[in-house]
Amino acid sequence: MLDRGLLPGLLGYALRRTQSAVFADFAATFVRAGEALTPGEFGLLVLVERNTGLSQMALARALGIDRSTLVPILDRLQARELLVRHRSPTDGRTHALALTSTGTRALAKFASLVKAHEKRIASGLSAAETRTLIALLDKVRGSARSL
Amino acid sequence: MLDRGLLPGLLGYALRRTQSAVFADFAATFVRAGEALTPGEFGLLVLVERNTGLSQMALARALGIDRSTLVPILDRLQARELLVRHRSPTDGRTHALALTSTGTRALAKFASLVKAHEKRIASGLSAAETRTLIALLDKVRGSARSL
DNA sequence: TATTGTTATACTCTATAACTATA
DNA sequence: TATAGTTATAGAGTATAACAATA
Repeated sequence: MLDRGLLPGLLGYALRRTQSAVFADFAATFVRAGEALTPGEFGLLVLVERNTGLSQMALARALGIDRSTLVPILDRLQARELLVRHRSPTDGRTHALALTSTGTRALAKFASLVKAHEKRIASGLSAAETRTLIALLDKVRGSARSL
Repeated sequence: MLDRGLLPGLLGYALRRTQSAVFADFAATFVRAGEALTPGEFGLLVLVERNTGLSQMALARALGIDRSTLVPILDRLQARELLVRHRSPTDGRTHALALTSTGTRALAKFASLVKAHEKRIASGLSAAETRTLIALLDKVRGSARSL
C-alpha cells in the first residue's frame, strides 16, 4: 500500500475524495436506469423548474459559473428537449428559461433516482449524523474565502 | 433570491458546493503567495515524495485516474522541474518517479500554504467537529458504489 | 454606455483506442 | 502474450475577450 503522508488528516483531501466517490455513485445510478445526467445538470433543471422564466445571467449567477460557460450546457439540454429558451416579452436581451413538458416529466424521474442515490450514500449514517454532516459542510463553506 | 427547491437538503449538493468553495479558497491561498498549484497536484507531489521511485501506473492507481490522464500532468510538473522520470534499472518499461531538490523545497512551502488554507476552512469548527466531519466523510465514501 | 447572450479561443481533466518498447 | 508509457482523439467544464442586439 502507498504511503499517503499527511493527506488523510486534511479536510480538503477528505472532501475531494468523498466528492469523487459520490459523483461516481450518482453516475452509476443513472447509467443503471438507462439515463444520463450529471449532478450539475440535475441542479440546473431543479433551478429552472422552481424559477420558471429566469434569465441565463440569473441562472449562471446561481450556479456560480460564467454566462459563456452556460451556453453549451443549455444547448445540450435544449437539444434533449428538456428545456427551452423563450424570448422575454419585457426585455429583448434576455431569454426566459423554462422546462418543456418532457423536461418536467423527466425531472420527476431524475428526482426519484437522486433520492435512491442519496439513500445509498447516506446508508452508513444515522439521520442525525446526516443532518450533522450537512450542517458541518455548510459551516466550512461559510469559512472558505473566494478571493 | 432564487428558490433552490429540494436541493439544500441533499447531501450530494452540500458536498458539491462545499468542495467548490474549498477549491476556490485553496486557489486563492496560492495565488496570494505568488504560487500556482491545484489540490490534485499537491496530492500527487506528496505521494511521490513519500513513495520515491514509484511507477506511473502505481501513481495513477493511487490517484484513481487512467494512466493516459497522468502523462500530461507529469509533463507539466516535470517542465516546472518539480519532479523527474528516472528509468527503472530493474524494469525497462517503467519510470521511477522522484521529486527534484527544487521539488522537495517547493513542496515544503506548498505544505505550509495548505496548512494555512486548512486552518481557514476549519476556522468555524472545533477540533472535535473537524475530526467528526472527516470521519463522516470517510463513512460516506465507503458507502458510495463505483459501478 | 451598460447588459445579455453568443462565438472564438484556450486550458484542464477525463477517457478509449492504438502504438512502442519491454518483459 | 501481457504490461508500461505515450500519442491521437474526443467530450465536458472552466474562463477571457470580442461582438451583435437591446436597453
